[in-house]
Amino acid sequence: MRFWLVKSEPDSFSWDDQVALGAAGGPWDGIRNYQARNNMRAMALGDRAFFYHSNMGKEIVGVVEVCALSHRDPTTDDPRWDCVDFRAIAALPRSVTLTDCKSEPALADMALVRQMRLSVQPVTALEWQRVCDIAGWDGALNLRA
DNA sequence: GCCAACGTTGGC
DNA sequence: GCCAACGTTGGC
Repeated sequence: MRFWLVKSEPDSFSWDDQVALGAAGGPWDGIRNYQARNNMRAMALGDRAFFYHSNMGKEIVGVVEVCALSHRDPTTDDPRWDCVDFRAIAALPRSVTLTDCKSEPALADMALVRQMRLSVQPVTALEWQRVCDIAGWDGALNLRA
């Protein structure tokens, strides 16, 4: 089980949009960056990711789960671009802002802080736990079962 | 809306 | 394979 963070501008695809897709989820398409694509290729079924609202909000608002492995991006004919599918797991009780991450020493090295423009990025287990703690979400504990 | 960071493209 | 020009992301 590995952890990730994905960014979306709520104007184009918001957390509510993700929730509306239900348990079937949907493709995380439109990614046109090699590093982001490679991260998606490295994902396994059941891996979890924070859902981050860029631009408006600038905060982590929910948790999604990989429900389909990397496959061709349906929004382009260009064979270079792949995507995984995500389904919503839970909205965080409290969202965690970019400012929160910058000011929390344990989170200051997150890719979210250090690599501003990467839209699909890895999160360490420690970072994952810390964000869940700040968010007041105990779902992370279930992972150990 | 501005602009810094940085990824991509294309000429050489 | 270098690097200048260009385009995009995303915080502010």
